[in-house]
Amino acid sequence: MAEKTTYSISELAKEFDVTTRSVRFYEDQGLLKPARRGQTRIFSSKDRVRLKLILRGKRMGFSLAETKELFDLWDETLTGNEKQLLKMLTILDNKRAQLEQQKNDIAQAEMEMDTAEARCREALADLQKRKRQQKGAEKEAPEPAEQK
Amino acid sequence: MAEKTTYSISELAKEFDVTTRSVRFYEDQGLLKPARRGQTRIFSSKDRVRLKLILRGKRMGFSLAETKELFDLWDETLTGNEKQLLKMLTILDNKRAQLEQQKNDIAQAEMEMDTAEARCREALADLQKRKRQQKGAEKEAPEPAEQK
DNA sequence: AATTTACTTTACGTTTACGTAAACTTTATC
DNA sequence: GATAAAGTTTACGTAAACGTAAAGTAAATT
Repeated sequence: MAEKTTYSISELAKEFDVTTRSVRFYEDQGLLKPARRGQTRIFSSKDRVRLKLILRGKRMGFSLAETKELFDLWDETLTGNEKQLLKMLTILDNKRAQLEQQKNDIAQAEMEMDTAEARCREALADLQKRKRQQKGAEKEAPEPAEQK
Repeated sequence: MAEKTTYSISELAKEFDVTTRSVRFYEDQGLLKPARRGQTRIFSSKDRVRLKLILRGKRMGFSLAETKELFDLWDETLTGNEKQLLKMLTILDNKRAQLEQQKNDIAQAEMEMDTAEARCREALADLQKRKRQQKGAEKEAPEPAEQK
């Protein structure tokens, strides 16, 4: 038994660096379904996984609604009628296309950042050069008399 | 002269499949700065590039404010004082880290989609199998008499 | 001249993803 | 048993990114 199986709301919040408010909100929107002991929420490791997926989804630009759709779909898929399964397969295909697009976007962004960085470094080198040149000039004519 | 140099709002909107409302909103937020002929906006190819960047940013989960920050910073950088240049370099570094995170996220997502797809296909194969078995059974005992 | 078409500003409405405060209960600690 | 700590619900507030009229202008077409 290496894995902890239940978590409090603040444990999860701390682990993933979100507020408890957010966690409750995700439950409200049907993305998490913690058990209860009285009023208190008790999160399972499944909930934990889902929270992780929610946050990754957000980083990838997915809305909560989109993520919920996927969760729901996957749950339905597990009940396993043929139509659901086929639907899931096509949706997986679509998501894959989305990921491809994102990979392209990232690659583009990286290239542009490369050229941006290069330009920055060039500009910096230029500045350094001018500084050195000025220092040389100062030796020829020291103290270039301030303008009053 | 291969490149068109000016665009109307609806040309851009159509090309990038956004509403004119969005384009005006981006201007409002300081992300685009089209020239004017009287009241009418005239977009340059620089504006076009920026719009492309805005939309890519959105796909990558950047807010308009974040994108604007980058635009502004880059503009300042072009004026080229040393502090700005160094700041830009560190920001580029941060963005690179963000992209790395996103690449990880995407890789994870792809793996999970692989296993998801596998499970789907397994489940489907299972269903097919049962269908065949049922057909076989029908031959042994045809018309399994409906329950009234 | 009248109409259509594209564009404009102004402004209120909407959805998403929480923040924040208030008032209350439950659980742990001294 | 008082008090602090963590949890709860309810509810109003907010920023972002537009949607959606409403009402007007300007240019091109019939």
